[in-house]
Amino acid sequence: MQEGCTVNLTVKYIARKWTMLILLELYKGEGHVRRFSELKSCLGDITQKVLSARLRELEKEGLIENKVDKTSFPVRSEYILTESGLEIINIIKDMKRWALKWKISNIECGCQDCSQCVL
Amino acid sequence: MQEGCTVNLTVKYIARKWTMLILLELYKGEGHVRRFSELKSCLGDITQKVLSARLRELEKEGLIENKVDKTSFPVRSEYILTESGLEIINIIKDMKRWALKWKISNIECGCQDCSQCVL
DNA sequence: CAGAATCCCCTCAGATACTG
DNA sequence: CAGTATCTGAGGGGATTCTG
Repeated sequence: MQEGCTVNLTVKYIARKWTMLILLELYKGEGHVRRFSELKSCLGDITQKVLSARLRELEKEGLIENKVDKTSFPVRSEYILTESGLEIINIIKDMKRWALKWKISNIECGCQDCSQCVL
Repeated sequence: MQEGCTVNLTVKYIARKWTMLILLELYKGEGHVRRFSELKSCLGDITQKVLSARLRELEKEGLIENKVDKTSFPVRSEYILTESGLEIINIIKDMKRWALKWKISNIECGCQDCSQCVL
């Protein structure tokens, strides 16, 4: 396969397990910010290893930024969506709309699955 | 992880290797139709096993249809985008636009990678 | 609190060979 | 032409443990 292929390149940024849910959680945060532990508890079953790995990837790819305050104790670490991260949220929303139209009768509200709020 | 989660469910339909390229190839075909061998040669390095597997998945998920003419010899088999398959093309296009804006200076035209034609 | 390090398992893509 | 069957290797996700 052509390694540099545009569409495949793109999907690599968001297709891995948990990545889109992480982006949505950041989006829902005030100012699009969330702490490590907030993400951990919001996402339920995710393990620390995987959450950490996904955050590093997203940071490296420029979709999020990590701001660390080492003066406080315990260390305060926050993650925030960048411009490009914010724009990819629209694609994720479109995916949800597509799924709701074609695939899913629907599930009750409460998390990312509500049909009322397209988020 | 919540198995029924909307966004994850959606991405499963298109995130696997080759799937989006297959959909784009069908989209580019006249009437959004392509034969097995056409896909095989368009996609270059894909193996028959993987192409076959992706097509079965897409068929099962209702994104494409398979029309077989057994009266002809050799058997003539065509794949065509369904309505839902056609609509997901827009999401793939948006992904490409995103990638071109944020990630890729660009590669010369010729395949799925041209910035002139957003396809 | 915010991770890094290890180990295990299991899926998936690729290669190869075969069939109607 | 249009696939199926089988084997293999690499990598990703999960569980657990440890650290500043």
